[in-house]
Amino acid sequence: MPLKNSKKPAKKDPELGDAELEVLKALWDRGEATVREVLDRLNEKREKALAYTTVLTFLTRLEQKGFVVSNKSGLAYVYKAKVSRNKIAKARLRSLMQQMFDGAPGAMALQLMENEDFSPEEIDELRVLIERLDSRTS
Amino acid sequence: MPLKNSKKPAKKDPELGDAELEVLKALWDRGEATVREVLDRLNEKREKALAYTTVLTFLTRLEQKGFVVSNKSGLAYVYKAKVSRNKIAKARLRSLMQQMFDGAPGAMALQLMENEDFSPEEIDELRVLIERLDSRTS
DNA sequence: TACGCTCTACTACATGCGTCGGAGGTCAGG
DNA sequence: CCTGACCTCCGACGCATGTAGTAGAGCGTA
Repeated sequence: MPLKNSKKPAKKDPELGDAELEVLKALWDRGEATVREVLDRLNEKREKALAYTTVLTFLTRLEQKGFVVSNKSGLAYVYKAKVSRNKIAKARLRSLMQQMFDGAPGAMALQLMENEDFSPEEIDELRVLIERLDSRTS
Repeated sequence: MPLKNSKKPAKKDPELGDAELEVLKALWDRGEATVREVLDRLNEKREKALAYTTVLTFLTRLEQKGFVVSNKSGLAYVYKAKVSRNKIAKARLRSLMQQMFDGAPGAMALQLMENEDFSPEEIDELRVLIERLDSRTS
């Protein structure tokens, strides 16, 4: 059979790699930043420094994926996150919930509470949260 | 020993891809299974069927990564998960917690509770959990 | 015995991601 | 005007992952 092609690409929603996420975090921290600023930020936090172009690549890909926007301001481009940290956190939480807990938030919360250590303050906050949830559903 | 390379391979802990995880889930569900059984299981759940060899590949890789063990029983190999679902769930939860919540379980729990819907039963369970946590730390 | 199944081993290939290097533009200072 | 410092663009490479084809072994049955 020679060759046969009629498959459509079927665009996938873009995922965020680990390194790309780190870049996003840098943007969340600073609000806006140039490539160099992001680079410096990241390099503060790691032994092995990244190359300038590596960060450029990440930012470019993030922009293509729609996670950041840029605008040229003078010499260099300034990048800004287009999605909030909360939104990403929420999405990941939900994704993990689907993947490992059959979409049941309770199972996930349970697992979390059974395995992690909470401070008394956190416990209080949770208690308040619970009551709020309770009144909402009853 | 004359050796000049200080760069050690630095073995990475093997990660689990999404498809590999699905295979693991099939094993968790059945306890033990042959390639064909896993294949059938997976194909029940998807429109586009996987090829037999694809599943074979996954199982082989999973074994290399240490997530499953196999033993030849008669004609075909029988595979069994070596890690529990709970262990993986816990690891992922923790990883997400580090990644998105600075390692703070409370922040994660809060986010979860603010965004997801819990059933009254789940809420009760959580309440019990909270009390248990509370007595443990106080 | 030869056919047909089924199983494993090996190879392959596209895509995504982490990571850069080099080419070429621009601007400030000597 | 030349040099150096910076910046962006483009191409590239290696490895992981998802997915599969092909070859060859073992076995049951006509």
